Amino acid sequence: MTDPLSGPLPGPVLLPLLGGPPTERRDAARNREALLVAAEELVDACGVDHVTMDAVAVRAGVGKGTVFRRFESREGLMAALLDRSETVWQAAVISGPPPLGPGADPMERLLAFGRSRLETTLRHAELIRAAGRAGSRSYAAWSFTAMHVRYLLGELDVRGDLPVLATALLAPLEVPVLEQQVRVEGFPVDRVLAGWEDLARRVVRPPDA
Amino acid sequence: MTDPLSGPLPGPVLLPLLGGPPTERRDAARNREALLVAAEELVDACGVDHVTMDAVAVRAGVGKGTVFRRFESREGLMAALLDRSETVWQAAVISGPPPLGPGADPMERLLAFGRSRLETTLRHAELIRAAGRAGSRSYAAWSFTAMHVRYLLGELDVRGDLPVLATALLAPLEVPVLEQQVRVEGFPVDRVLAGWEDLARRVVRPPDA
DNA sequence: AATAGAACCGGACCGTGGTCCGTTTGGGCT
DNA sequence: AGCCCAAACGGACCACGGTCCGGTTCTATT
Repeated sequence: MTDPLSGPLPGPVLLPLLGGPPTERRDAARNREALLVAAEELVDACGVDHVTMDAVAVRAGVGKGTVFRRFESREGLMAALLDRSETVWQAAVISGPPPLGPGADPMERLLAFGRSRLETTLRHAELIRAAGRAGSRSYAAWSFTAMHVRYLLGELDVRGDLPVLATALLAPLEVPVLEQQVRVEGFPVDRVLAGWEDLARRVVRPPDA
Repeated sequence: MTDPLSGPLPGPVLLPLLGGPPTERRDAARNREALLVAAEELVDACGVDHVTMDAVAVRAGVGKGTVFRRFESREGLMAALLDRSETVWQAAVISGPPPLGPGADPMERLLAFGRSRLETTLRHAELIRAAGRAGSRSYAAWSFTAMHVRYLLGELDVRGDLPVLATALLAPLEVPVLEQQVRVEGFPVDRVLAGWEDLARRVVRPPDA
């Protein structure tokens, strides 16, 4: 604990450098990280829905209560896990290379967005399902995608109720819909994607003047 | 039990009149019905997700094991409950009065379908959520709506991958999407509906010749 | 450095969904 | 009517998500 390397520092950094809730105690932060790591390991060892909260707690070396203190619920924990990848994906959209990131023309970006979102959703399907309406879905991730699509539609001079239209474009990329098509009906992913691109073009196409 | 009224009959009806699994024992049928009724009563007494399987069993006067034998799981029970209303709705679509039922022109039918589906989904949102992927969602109800929309799109001379396009039209009417817009974002139902109708028109509109 | 108090920790505890298996019941057959 | 077995029953039992509260550890203050 009295590590000579960190000793010279004037103790804890008092400055509330970046916002967030007042401060987080150091042990709390450590435990949060340990839990996240433990959960991640267990997830890709046993599969998402064979991971029990107890197991996560044990592997992280903390009590069960701690898990629930930090992440509210099982859904909350999964949502936290999800946020990690979601965040890097969002970064790619905001400032990554075209055509997903800025630089390409809006229609290209929209199509790239659809493809990327579809793949990402399918890859994390289990996790997303397990996260339920908590965390990511509840306004964090959803509202990001909605805003982005709405912006692109605006750039493309689409007329109409943009927020609602954007939602309509996002809806077919949700887990239950995708799984219905891919897992149950057995449609190839490419076919579903092509369908979505067709949809996008129909939505964007200007009204016959 | 030796009821004189049923006595005269030549015992049980041997003919496998209508298919289904071989036969269902009479007590089994009685219990199924009792459970359904009990569940229904409890649902609109306490609200869907305050209903426990134990409570249903007790109220129906059977053991818990029986509930699970008949309905697999909690989701299964809820799905069974859902199927009742879903069935009468399907009947309205197939053979009810226009514009929902046959008789009106396809575009009117499509718009009527959207409105009706949206209202129904919103009304049964809790139940649908509780039913999860079991029963109704898993192929029973979904495939019906998909087929219907696909048929209407065909009548409207829409070109493209009709099954996928139909799915895309259905997706914004799913519970999570609807709730996001109505409950979270606070959009009025009319606005969401108008947005869907706009979407439908954009999908149907023929490619600029 | 010592103190006070807030935040955190941990694991016993509870309710509910789901399983199991010994027992009962229904109904075709003789 | 009586027999027999498959099917159905029922409730004890288990696992897991979630809560609670007494004890511990950190941080701000003097």
